[in-house]
Parts: sequence; structure tokens; C-alpha cells
Amino acid sequence: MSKVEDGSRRREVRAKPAAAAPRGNDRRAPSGIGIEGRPPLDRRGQILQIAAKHFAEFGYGATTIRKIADSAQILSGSIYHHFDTKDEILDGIIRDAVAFIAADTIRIANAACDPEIKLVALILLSLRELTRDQEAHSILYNERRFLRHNPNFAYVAKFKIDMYCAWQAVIEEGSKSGRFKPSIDVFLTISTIVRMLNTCADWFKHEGNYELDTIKTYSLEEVIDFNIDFILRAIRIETRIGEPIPREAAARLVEERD
Amino acid sequence: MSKVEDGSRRREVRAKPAAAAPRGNDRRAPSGIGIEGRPPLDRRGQILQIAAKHFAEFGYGATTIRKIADSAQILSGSIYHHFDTKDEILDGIIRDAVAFIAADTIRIANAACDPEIKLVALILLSLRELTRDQEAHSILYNERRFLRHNPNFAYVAKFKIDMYCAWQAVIEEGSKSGRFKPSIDVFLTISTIVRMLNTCADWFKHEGNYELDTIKTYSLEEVIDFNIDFILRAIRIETRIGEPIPREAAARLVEERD
DNA sequence: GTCTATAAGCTGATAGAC
DNA sequence: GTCTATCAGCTTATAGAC
Repeated sequence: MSKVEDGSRRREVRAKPAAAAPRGNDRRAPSGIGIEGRPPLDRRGQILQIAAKHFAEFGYGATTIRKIADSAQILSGSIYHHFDTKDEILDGIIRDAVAFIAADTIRIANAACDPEIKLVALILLSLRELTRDQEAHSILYNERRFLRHNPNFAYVAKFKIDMYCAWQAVIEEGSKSGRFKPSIDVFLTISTIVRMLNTCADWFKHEGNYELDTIKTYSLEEVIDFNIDFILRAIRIETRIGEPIPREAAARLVEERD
Repeated sequence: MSKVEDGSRRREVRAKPAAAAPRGNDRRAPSGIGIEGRPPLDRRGQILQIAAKHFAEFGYGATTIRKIADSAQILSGSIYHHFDTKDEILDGIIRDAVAFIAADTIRIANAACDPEIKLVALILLSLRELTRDQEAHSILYNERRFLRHNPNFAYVAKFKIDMYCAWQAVIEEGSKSGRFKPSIDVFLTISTIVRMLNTCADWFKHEGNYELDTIKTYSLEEVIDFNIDFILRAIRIETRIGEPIPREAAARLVEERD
């Protein structure tokens, strides 16, 4: 059983180098899909936003160009004026999203401050970013196998390795300086936390208060606090379990980019 | 954008009530797909096993009957001798898997013993079962939105609610009896743990030691121990953080079914 | 920038021979 | 139980009018 042999998925992505979309300059709307009531989107951006919703909801393979076109009130053929292939649409959704969170993750890991502040800042940054640009990150997570096997998206793996190294540096620093458990398994800890944050953001945006009629609804800040508490308890050294959580210092570190 | 309007997905499932497959009697191979070198599968079971692999790898919507047939070295039309619809194949993969883990989860929650032993047993059971019948559970998790919106699979939501209630009883019992933090948010705790275990099993079976060249490889027992430790630290009351983990009592409780 | 029209191939599913 | 042969509709993608 050879993996991903669907010919249509192997074409060159990025045939149109940049298009006329407002990408790159605005640090807070980097995915080219325009998020949170920002300046009006051009047609390309609108299509990307609609495609992102479909890919996130039904999966990339199960979403057709026609369904995207229908939602965008356009004919399917007209999509190909804006994008050369289906892969290029996916690329337009995820490229800046993964580059942006990777850059900020590395910035925080390299900061000159207490590793525990950095860890809390990484959790904070991750949950804010994963929920802010949720569709893109949901796709990056849920389509990880397809992205990994498709050479067009090799850059995703590269960014993920960069992010892993940043997390690793923070965990190891905290472990050596006596903040975290010395016996910590760095790989299992990081992969567990990263999966936890990814699926948490997905749950919060997609199905919060829906799955089981929780009665209660949760704010993002509540969910962030829960995750910080859960993770810190799991990895702090025993003697520091009760210490106050450096929530504000972490928030300041996250917001330094602005 | 109305959800799931693909006509082919709305047909009646279970037109063939039981078929001749060896289901239900053998408690350890309940999914009808035959797992871990068990008695030879009939043709239906072989097809289910192959379909499960494809659904888990590429997604249900992106997997075609023809690809399943190709892998099973059969013509696509012949699949319909064994199953009436594509949905029925999916049903054959997941029905017993979810029923089995739900039944065992409830059994453990109802046991008359320390809630911490029950919690550890639930983690142990979950990771063993999610990795033993991995494809089925991967599909149950990753296709959760499709399964939720499709009336043919309403039973999945029912089993999941039963499981949630079992977890809830254990967490609340432990919280009230002074084993766990009294301030615990039951819903966030359970949903976090369940997502953690689901994605952990998926990682372990699918991409362990592959993602980032970890050097180290992990055994299932190591991964289970890591998760038990991580979760217990997060939810135990401060004064009990250092207590020994009732790993053996939990293992005995899990294995009582045999 | 969107349309009409269409290509070439794939989709889930069916009927009936062997 | 698998095959051959087929259906009607959908798939990604293209060419050229407006």
C-alpha cells in the first residue's frame, strides 16, 4: 500500500509567487486569510478563508473545489484564476500560519529570562495563536500525515522541527536550573504538551459546550489558565509545586512582539 | 453551508444484521477486524481490516471503495457483496470497538476500590485498548465531526457520553475523598485527559520515533507510565504528590475482565 | 475576474454472468 | 464470492468568450 499516490496532489505549489494579497507586512494577520475584523479581504483572501473552513471541517481530501466555489458564490472554474491547484489553496492557508507561530516560539525560547516564565509564555502564545488562526492550525495538525508525505509541504516539517528545538531548549534549561523535575523525559513531555494544546484549541473553537452540554461555558482565558496549571503541576520539581504562576511576566513576554 | 449533505452518506446502515463474522463472543477481538495474530479472518474481516487502515491513514471521506478493493485484491463491485454501503464498512470497523471500551470503562468506574486506583486503571485500559485496536479508535477520534452529524452513527455519541459519565464519577469520587484536588474542573480535566490519551495512542502507533528522530524508541509500558505520572501529578492533592503510584492494583483491576 | 463549456478520469453503487 | 460491464454523477483542471 503506497502512500499518497493521488497524482493531482503532486503538482508544483507556489507557481504564483506572491499574487496581490496583503501578506507578510501585517504581523497579526499573517495567513493571508484575514482574521478578526481586519481590513476587507480581496477575493483571493475570501476564497482562502472559505477553503480553510471546509478543509478544517471535512478534511482536505474530502473537500472539493466545487464546494469551496459554491460557498464563495463563484463557479468552480473561476477558482483557477486565483490558484493553479488545490494544493496551492492549502499552501495559501497554512504557510504563513506555521511560519508565524514558529518565529514567535523561537523568539520566546531565546528570551533572557526564567525558563518557567518562558514555558508559561509558550503555552499562552500557543493557545492564543492556535485559537486566533484556528482553521489553519487545525489543518496543520489534522492533515499532518498528508503534509508529511507531500514534498510540496516539506517546509511544514522544517518549521515543526524548529519549534520542537525551541521547546526543548526551554524544558532542558528549566530542568537543569532546578525549576522542573530533573528526571523529565524531554521528548515525551513536549510531544504530550504540544498535542494537548493543539487538540485543546480545536475543541475550544469547534465544539466547546457542545459535546456533552457542559452547562458551563468557558472563556479562552479560563482554558489557558487550566492548561498552564495542569502542565506546571506535571513538570515542576516537587518543592516548587505550590509556587505562584508567573502568568503576568509570561503575558508580557508574549506581547513584546507588538 | 449545510453540513454533510453528501447523499451517499445518509443511507441505512446495518441492513445485514449480523453476517457470518465472528463478532461479540470473543471479548478480545471485538471489532470484527481480527487483531494481533488471532484465528484467520474471513473475507469480510479482511476487508474491514484493510478499510480501517485506509480510513485511519487518509480519512473516511478521502478513501475510496476502489482503493480498499485494490488493497484487498478484489474488484470494487465485489465489495458490495459483503457490505451494502461505504457507511456500513465504517460501522463494521468502529461499532464493537467503541462498545467494548465503553463497557470496560464503566466496569472500572463502578468497581469498589480507591478512586485513584480506578483513575490509573482507566488510563491503563485506555492506552492498551486504543493501541491494541488502534485504527478503529483513530477513526473514532479523527472522524468525530462526521460521526456526530451522521444519524447512522448516533450510537457513537451515546457510548461516548457513557464513558464521560464513568470518568466523571471517578474524578468526583477522588476529589471528594481527598485524593485529588478539591478545586478540580471536572469537565476540562476529563476532556483534556481523554484527548491526551487518544492522541498519544495515535502517535505511538503511527509515528513513534519517526517525527523527529528521537534516537530513543519507547515501549508501550514506558509511554503508559509517563502518562500516569503526568496526569496524577496534575490532579492529585498537593499533600499526596509524592505518594507511590498504585500501578499494580490498577493493572489487576484492568485485567479482572479476563 | 467571472462566465460557459468541456475534458478525462474517478466516485459510490447496481445487474447479472460464472 | 468474484467477475464483467455499466450508470449517473462528481472530480480536478483547462480553453476561451465576455
